Amino acid sequence: MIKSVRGTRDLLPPDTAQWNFVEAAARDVFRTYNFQEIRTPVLEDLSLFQRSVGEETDIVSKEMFAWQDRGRAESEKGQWLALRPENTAGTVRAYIEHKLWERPGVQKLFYIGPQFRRERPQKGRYRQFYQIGAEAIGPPAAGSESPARDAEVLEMLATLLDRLGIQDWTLQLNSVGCANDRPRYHQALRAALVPAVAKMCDDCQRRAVTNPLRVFDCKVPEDQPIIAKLPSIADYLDDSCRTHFTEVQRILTALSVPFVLNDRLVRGLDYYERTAFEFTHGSLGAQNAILGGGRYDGLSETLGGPRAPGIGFAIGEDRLILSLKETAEALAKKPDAYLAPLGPGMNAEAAKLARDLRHHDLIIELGDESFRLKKSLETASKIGARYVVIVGENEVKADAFALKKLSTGEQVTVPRAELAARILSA
RNA sequence: GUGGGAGUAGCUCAACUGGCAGAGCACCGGACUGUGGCUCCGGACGUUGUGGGUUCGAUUCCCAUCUCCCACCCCA
Repeated sequence: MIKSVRGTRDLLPPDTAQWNFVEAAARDVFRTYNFQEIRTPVLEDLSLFQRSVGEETDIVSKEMFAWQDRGRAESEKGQWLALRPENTAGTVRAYIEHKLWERPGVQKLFYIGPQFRRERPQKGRYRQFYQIGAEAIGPPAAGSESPARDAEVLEMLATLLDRLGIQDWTLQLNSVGCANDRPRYHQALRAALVPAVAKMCDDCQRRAVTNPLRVFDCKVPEDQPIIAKLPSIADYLDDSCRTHFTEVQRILTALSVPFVLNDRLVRGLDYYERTAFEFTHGSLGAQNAILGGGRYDGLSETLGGPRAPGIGFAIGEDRLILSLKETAEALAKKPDAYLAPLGPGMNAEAAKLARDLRHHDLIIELGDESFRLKKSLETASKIGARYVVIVGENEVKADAFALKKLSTGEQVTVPRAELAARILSA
């Protein structure tokens, strides 16, 4: 048997009802913040991710699906392609390619789609996974650099999570500084680690060399006192970064969006500057981040575009659904009525009636004239239909149909013209 | 990529130290030819993840491999 490949999966009904519920809520919330949809290719030039996400990040260095395409001639080699591991790079690429900075104001774009990372699968982690994300990007003169944009995006996310009925989320907020601050901070961090590192766990000893910021991810209790004394990025922010960060917090407070400052929050993509954030949820085990994002003021220039500061986020839709309260069963739509054609020639009559009822936006399932009535009723209640309409010779002659409500067993005869209204009313 | 756990019917799981692969739920049919849910009767259900090995005999023991789960790494 051929199975779905590792880390990928089929989403089946009724589970797909949850996905539609989440996506519809996201579209609806984004709409009121004037975000519009962008769809970028799943396939991009490999160098896009090398230059934006960063060569040294895990995502690019070991988690990408990438290969060299064939050239035009048989012998010729083609370009290096990659399945997108995230969608910010593609969005900014499109921003540059189509000169979206010529459009008025800040571009506010959202996307919903599959992303690909070649990681070891786990709960809440798949090789093909789905992100719902948004980016607010534009020329500085349009206000793209303003802390108001950061706050707007964060408040929008809080609104979406509340709308989805997801409680107990925590917004973790940090500023990771800009190109001015980071070298100074890294230096200080390394210096502080030198005397301490020998006493720390094996992982930390390795991290201290390869990526000192990752020391903050350590969960070993014995290391925590050491980690607590390490320098904070907050003390190394320059004036403009500090002012920006303070203002973001001030607006969030005015909006009553709760957040916790976490100066240990570091994000793994190279392009993040200044504001960095995560929304976490307790119910997810090790993969507790349901969404993450931040500001990327230099990304456009890195990719050869004009200065175009921006802020964005990506929601892990798979993880969001894991923390959803509504069950798939409850969200799935059930038929309003099951039509039971009874006897020869009744399929055509039932088909006509079904069409008319569907034009009233009713969900109709059709039986078959060969079924015994008992079987039709059985099937109707198994699939969760609210009503059964019996379409037999008597009914057609009288132009009035037996309408049975399955929950009560109550049955009445209803003229054809009143049938839709009758089903809609209850 | 590293360490650990698990794969048996559509689902949840049994099967003793190696001895005929089972149950519940679900599915299909009948009892009941135009009235479901309850009940009763019957039916179909399997390459025991896959491939090899040991054995008279393997779901069981061994090796390899695949997939999922947990943790790490990292991230959504």
